[in-house]
Amino acid sequence: MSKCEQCIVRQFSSLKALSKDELLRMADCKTSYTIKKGEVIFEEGETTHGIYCVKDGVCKMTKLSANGKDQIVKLVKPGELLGQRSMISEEPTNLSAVALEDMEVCFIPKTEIMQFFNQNNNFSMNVMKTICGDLKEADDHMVSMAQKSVKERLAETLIYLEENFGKTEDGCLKLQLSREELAGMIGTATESCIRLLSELNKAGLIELDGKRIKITDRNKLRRLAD
Amino acid sequence: MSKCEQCIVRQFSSLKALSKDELLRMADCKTSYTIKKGEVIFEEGETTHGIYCVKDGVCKMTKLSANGKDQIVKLVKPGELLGQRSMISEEPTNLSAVALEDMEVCFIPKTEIMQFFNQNNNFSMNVMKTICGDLKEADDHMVSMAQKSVKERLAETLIYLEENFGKTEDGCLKLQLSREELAGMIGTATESCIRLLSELNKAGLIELDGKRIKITDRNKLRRLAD
DNA sequence: TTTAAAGTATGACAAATATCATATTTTAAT
DNA sequence: ATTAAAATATGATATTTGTCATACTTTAAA
Repeated sequence: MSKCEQCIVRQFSSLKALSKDELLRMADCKTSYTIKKGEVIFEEGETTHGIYCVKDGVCKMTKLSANGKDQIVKLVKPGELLGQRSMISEEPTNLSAVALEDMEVCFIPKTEIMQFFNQNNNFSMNVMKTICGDLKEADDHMVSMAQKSVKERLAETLIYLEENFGKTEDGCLKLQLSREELAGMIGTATESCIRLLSELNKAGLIELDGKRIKITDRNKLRRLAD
Repeated sequence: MSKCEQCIVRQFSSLKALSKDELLRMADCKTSYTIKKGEVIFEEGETTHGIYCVKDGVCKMTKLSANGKDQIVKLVKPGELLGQRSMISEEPTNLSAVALEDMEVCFIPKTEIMQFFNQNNNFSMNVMKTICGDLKEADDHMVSMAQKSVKERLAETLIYLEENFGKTEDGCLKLQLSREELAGMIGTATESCIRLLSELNKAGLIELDGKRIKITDRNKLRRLAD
């Protein structure tokens, strides 16, 4: 069992407010998991009894829509916490979490987190701020979905992916999503997504090499995204 | 200055967790406002220094999109709190709040709320749960925007308006929105919204009488909304 | 290594939605 | 009560997006 005290990703989440003592206690009751790419961490409708701290790897949070398509609501990266919302609301999750890469996560049981809430006001405020940030993003995202065209949303998403998940040495997006997943992020049909990628490619804003995507004219792409 | 202790709407918000003492303190430092229909409570980008408790009347939370249209992100009714997110995040608001009816609201300064956070864990948990609820709604709403057709969203919205804001004795939606506002809720052009309302009218699912809308076949409408 | 399956790409077409024009009705100001 | 402005309604048309068909390419399993 590894020590939470020495875990780097802790610095990036609400957990940074925990004291040495609290970290020791947490290390004692946490469970570490390795999750393979494509595996499910939890599924829409499940009741979670704690939260997951993402140590390594990226996962997608999805919701199955009435027409059978998976909408990707959010991507979660190392340092972030998973499942806070449903734990706090004491409701089943409204989203599924699926690994996009091999992952390492730690599960911290609800009882423990609740004790932190009671003892450590700093921690509570951090969690609250994180959720408020998520809410702001969700609202903004909603407005994009409602008011922007598919092409604008695609441009926006490509820039988001580069800014938040970086690029390889040769300038391609580090996080490789399938066309279907990319379509699921921008909320469109897979074919439409593919077609618009081709269009951006022909217009010289991006370059395509199989699954690999490289942004070649960031300014034009950003202007397109509004 | 009216007493918070005796205010009925308190029961419906996080404020229900406050003690008699805390309520007395709050009554002392709060400011009551009367806001006329159409007036702005706060505007996107403003920094708020507290939260508003809605005592009477409904308001819309909107965000101006890049194409110049106002998207209605959320409606807020009596008993709910306004501006919590931005106060907690310590960021300017991302949404404007505009009265849809004459309103009565009380402003409670941030310093006071922060004391409650520190003293009263129950209150903190209530606020957290409220924000988590908002987050869930925002996610669900986002998926609707991304995956449903305009007609489905219109049907969904009409049902939402009836369920959450009630109907008059003659069965019409109590909350009267302009076509433009309704379009702003479902994220479409005003003309498209009007056209689809006519279509639902002709199909016998609703009845139109000027601004007044009456749902006549709830089941069909609900099936349409998915 | 071969082969089936999955993923990517593109055309043809249909459906949904936006935009522009214009008429009608309602609302509010004088 | 009259009138201008705003809101509602509807047609014509353009644009966007989805769907279905099919071909090509990559991936992974046998």
